[in-house]
Amino acid sequence: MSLKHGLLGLLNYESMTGYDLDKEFKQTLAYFWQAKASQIYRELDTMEQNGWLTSKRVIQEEKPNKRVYSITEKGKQELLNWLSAYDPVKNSTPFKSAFLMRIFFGGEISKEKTLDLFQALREETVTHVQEMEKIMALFNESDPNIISKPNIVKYWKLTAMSGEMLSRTQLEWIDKSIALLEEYND
Amino acid sequence: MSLKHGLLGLLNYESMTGYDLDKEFKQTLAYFWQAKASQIYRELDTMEQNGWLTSKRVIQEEKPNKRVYSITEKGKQELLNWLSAYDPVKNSTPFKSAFLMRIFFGGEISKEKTLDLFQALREETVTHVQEMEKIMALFNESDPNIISKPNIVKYWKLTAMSGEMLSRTQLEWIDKSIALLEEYND
DNA sequence: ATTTCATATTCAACAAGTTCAATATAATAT
DNA sequence: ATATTATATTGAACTTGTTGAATATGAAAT
Repeated sequence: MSLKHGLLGLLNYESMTGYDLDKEFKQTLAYFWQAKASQIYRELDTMEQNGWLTSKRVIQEEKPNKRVYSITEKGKQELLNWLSAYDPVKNSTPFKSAFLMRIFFGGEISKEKTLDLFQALREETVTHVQEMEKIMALFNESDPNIISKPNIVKYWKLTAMSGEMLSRTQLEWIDKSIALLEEYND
Repeated sequence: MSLKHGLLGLLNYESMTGYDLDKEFKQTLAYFWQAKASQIYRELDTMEQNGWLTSKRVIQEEKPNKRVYSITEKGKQELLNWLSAYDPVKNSTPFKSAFLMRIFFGGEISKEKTLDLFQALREETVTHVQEMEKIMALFNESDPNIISKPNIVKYWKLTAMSGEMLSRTQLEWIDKSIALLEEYND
């Protein structure tokens, strides 16, 4: 359900095409939500049918024609309701990790193979920490890409802080795990 | 893809029914993977068709009859391949959070409403930290429910450690965010 | 000249996951 | 007596998300 509301949130800042929304998602929301372009276009279609959006075809000469989506009053209401109506049971996103699943059953393969998995994740996590730093830097720029209301950017920074803290903890866990595994004499 | 491998992993410890697997998931793997009973039964069916499992109907008198699943040689091979073949790009589970999505767009609602969201998440997170402690306690028991090979339990503890560390960090982030929000004068 | 990149969207098949209800038995608790 | 809990499974409709290809245009780079 959140992809729809993420799109509503961005379109509430300003009208955009599916292509723009795809880019915005990759730039700013990618840390906590991802979607393929094909899914975004499909959702936009559904949302327009719901009356949350209207769209206009814009003819371009130097580039392919495009369809610009705008949020409606109904869409704004939907967004505001969703933003404040948090139900822990119904609305939380379940945490899933195929990596932890592999580690859970790590006793079935050699210690060396498990260490290889941890090393691969470590590299990925280091990259992720750097990406979070980039996002934080983007939010700290004086003139951010979408809009520059300082009040709005404050909230963006809270989410980036979550990403930074969690990825740093993830790295700590990896290093502790590697150290513990190396101690084991199996 | 991981639900199938989680089921394989548990059936590799011992043969079980779908009902047992559902309970095991809730007890031990729930922190990093969740599945509805109906999905588990459907996956078991598919896995049997793949030749990863065999099943036997067991007639009971005091309880309803049941179907006990056992892992095959082919299933064991599939499990071992999956456990060591980690591809960061293809096999990592994307992190998604509807909560962070709400906070990202928090500038659209009042500070008070956002603080309410944080308080609700705080309570949930405190419960989650306690649940992780319970899981760790279960793994520390001398005679765990499924199997008591010490080598296996070591890996279980690594995953529980991840849960403990991440949920503690989550709590830290919530408290920092609440403090920051209360400072804001908007 | 040709490839690659950026723009811009659509579609179809598939896989994964949720919701919810239905069915059935027996023990236990109020 | 009645309700609840635990055992045990099935099925259908629906939503969500992935994969991958197809189409089209123009600019920039090699």
